[in-house]
Amino acid sequence: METYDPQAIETRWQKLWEDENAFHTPNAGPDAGNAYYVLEMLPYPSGTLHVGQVRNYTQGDVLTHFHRRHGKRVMRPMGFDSFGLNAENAAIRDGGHPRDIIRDNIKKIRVQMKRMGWAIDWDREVASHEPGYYRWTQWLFLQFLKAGQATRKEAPVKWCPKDQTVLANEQVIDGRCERCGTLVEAKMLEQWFFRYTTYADELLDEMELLESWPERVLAMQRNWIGRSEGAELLFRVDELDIDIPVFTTRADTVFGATFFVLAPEHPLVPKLVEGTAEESSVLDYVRRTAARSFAEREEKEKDGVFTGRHATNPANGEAIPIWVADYVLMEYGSGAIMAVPGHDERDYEFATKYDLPIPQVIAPVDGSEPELPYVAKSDEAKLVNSGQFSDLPAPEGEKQIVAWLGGQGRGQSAVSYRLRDWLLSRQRYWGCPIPVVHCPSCGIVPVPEDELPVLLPDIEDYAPRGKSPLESAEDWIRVPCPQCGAEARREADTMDTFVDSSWYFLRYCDPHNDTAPFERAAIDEWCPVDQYIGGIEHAVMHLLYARYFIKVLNDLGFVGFREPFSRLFNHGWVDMGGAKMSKSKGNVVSPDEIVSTYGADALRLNILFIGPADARVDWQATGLEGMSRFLRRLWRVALDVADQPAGEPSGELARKANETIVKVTDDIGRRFAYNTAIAAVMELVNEIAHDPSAPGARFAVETAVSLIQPAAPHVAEELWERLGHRRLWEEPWPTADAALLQRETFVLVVQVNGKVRDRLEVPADLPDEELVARAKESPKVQAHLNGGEIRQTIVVPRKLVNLVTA
RNA sequence: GCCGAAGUGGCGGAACUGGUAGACGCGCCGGACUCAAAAUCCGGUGGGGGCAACCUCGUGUGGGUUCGAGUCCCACCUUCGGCACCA
Repeated sequence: METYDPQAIETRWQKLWEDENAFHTPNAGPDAGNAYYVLEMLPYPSGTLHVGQVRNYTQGDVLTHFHRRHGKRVMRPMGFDSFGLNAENAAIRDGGHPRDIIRDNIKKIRVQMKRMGWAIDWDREVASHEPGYYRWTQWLFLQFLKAGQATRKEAPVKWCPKDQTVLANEQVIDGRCERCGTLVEAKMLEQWFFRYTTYADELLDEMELLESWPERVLAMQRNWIGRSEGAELLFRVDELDIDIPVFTTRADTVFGATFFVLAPEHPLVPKLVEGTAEESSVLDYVRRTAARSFAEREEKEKDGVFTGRHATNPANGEAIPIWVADYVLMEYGSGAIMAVPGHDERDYEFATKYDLPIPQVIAPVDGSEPELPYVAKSDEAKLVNSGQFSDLPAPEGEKQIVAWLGGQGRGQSAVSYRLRDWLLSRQRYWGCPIPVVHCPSCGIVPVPEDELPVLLPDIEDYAPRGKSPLESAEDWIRVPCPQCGAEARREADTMDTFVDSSWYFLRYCDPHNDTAPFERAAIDEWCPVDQYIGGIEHAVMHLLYARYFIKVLNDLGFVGFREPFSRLFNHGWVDMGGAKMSKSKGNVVSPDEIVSTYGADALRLNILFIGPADARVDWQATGLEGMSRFLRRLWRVALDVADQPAGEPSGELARKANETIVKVTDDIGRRFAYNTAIAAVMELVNEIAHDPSAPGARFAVETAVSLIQPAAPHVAEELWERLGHRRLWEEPWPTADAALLQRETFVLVVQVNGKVRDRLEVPADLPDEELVARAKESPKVQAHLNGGEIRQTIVVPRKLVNLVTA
């Protein structure tokens, strides 16, 4: 018998699919129906693929085939997130140009992807570094600018000293740069931002529109947005005739506010201390704080300095000292707080250190004496020492105090968010140029849309220096102002690559359009994405940015939906040697040798079979042997039955095959349980292999081949052909025959007092009483009944009988 | 500290809605084929007891609900992930 030769088979079918453009799904208009959009997160083309990434795309591939064979017109595109620091740093390190590095990497990865046999529509390929793509990234930026969603402002920002660029908050993990792990520093800089805080409520509330997202992703996004309800109160500084707002969630404690604290970066600090005895010590403190990294600032003991100024507590009119302290953050709330040491742990710590008064204004209702700080805020706590509000429960007290202060124009309800605006500019070379011009007289002027793209110039030296390398591209940066014609300069910063990836899934719908980023009709046909697949690492970052982008585009009328990804599946990553497999950790396993040895089908099966699709798994090369063995067994039984007459479904094997259809369909279509789907097909094949000449064997083999096709498409296609058919990838998915699923008998489990004592094969249609009678007849059961009285009988139809004596 | 997920054989895991715990695979043990090996095939494989039929214990720990709990409830332990000076 001819042996299974994965290399020959895989090469043959891959060539045929490519020649036929088999997985291209052309646009058919928004009314064509049956559209289904399967999307995996845009890969970053660093080096070559490893088996961790193979997991992601193989899962998407199974779904692609599955839905195609259910009659859907499936779009399954691929592209590359090809701007970014990785290629740029590689180029600086090894010489060469990032463009060349990226081009080579993409080429290699494309070859690898084709060798895996993934059903990708290559006609839709995009790469974010190509002018044909980033022209539209720039165009979208201009729409955001027009709409007031892109803005330039000075703000406290995070700076990575190694990468020499600012970072968005989402790109700082534990105070370190998400890319390189360097401790980030605080800087006050003027930068470009997307005002996504204006969409904070929509980003929260419209989670309800999502059909199926993992709860943990939603939790992480909620956490990240960090909405908190409270009040804004105004504290007066009489000496300077100004009011300073604070945000608080504890307006009920305002009578206990005994000092006031400003963040060191607060813009009023210099004004407050100007010309006072404290001026130099305060400014010195501000400078020292600025020099610290965020992590350092967080770890050190709280400290601060008195400004010499006082504010008036709006509740009781007392003058309270104003301090500057680094435990108050400029980027949250208003950068100033009322300090209530009796009822806040941080304020308590600070007051203790500097010997400030710590009055109690909240007490337990039960009259007990709490230890301070007492932070309870519930109906179990009531106000004390709070004037006319004393004795009110804390939540009610809060309401009344806010209303009372509101009546004097000194307070109102307010909401604050942890979320900050998305800082999008980067002081680096390899990214999308921001299409604006700085004119000395007109200010910021957008580049006219018909002049896009602003091409990224070729420059010799793009090493990071803390300002954009494009600053030194003199020919490029000097440009007449589009408005007044005066000599002006281009914006030299480039965009965060997350801007590129916030709209790529729209471009896939209309990838060759050179008059617009996309036609509305193409978007309406395919979007939102039906099934998105990617790693959890983008829970906040890409997924939040893309949601924001779509909301803005929807408000501007460019798309007709609010949420880009209806269903999200987070595949688990692959560990190797105890750590997540990744290029940067140097623990990657390449698919190339595996494909050469075992074939792509065996690798695909192994990565699907290794564990639940959403769980982290350890890479196990030993499984490849098992998968290979399974494929050889399938191959053998298929050739065995190939000369049997056409596959009539009959006998026990046909029934088993039909059960397998039900199981696999549910496992893939509803549960994303590819591992158990494969196990079910293995079971079927094992059963056939026990007696390949049994009735229904050929039908069972054809079913097994058909069901394994989404996971192992090459061998399935080859065997399908050898079984006398053609083009399995276009064949409708098998449906189970209800009549064949009927069993004539079943195994009745008999329990005595809940313990299994016997198993009886009984006719399927026996009535309950008869089942009980048979159960009682069993000698094994009688031995355990031991003549005792049966007090209760439980019958689960077609499953079990439980006889209870106790 | 807060939020989320998870703890099942030697290993990866299965058991979906409370109803046969350990499917499927790896590994291991025994056997067939072979001069031998590989490949392949057959059988076995949670612990303890028994010649055996069987018995008994067993899903992180301790309780509970139930005829029946890996699954539900309460408390706890451990691991992983997220957030954390956010006022």
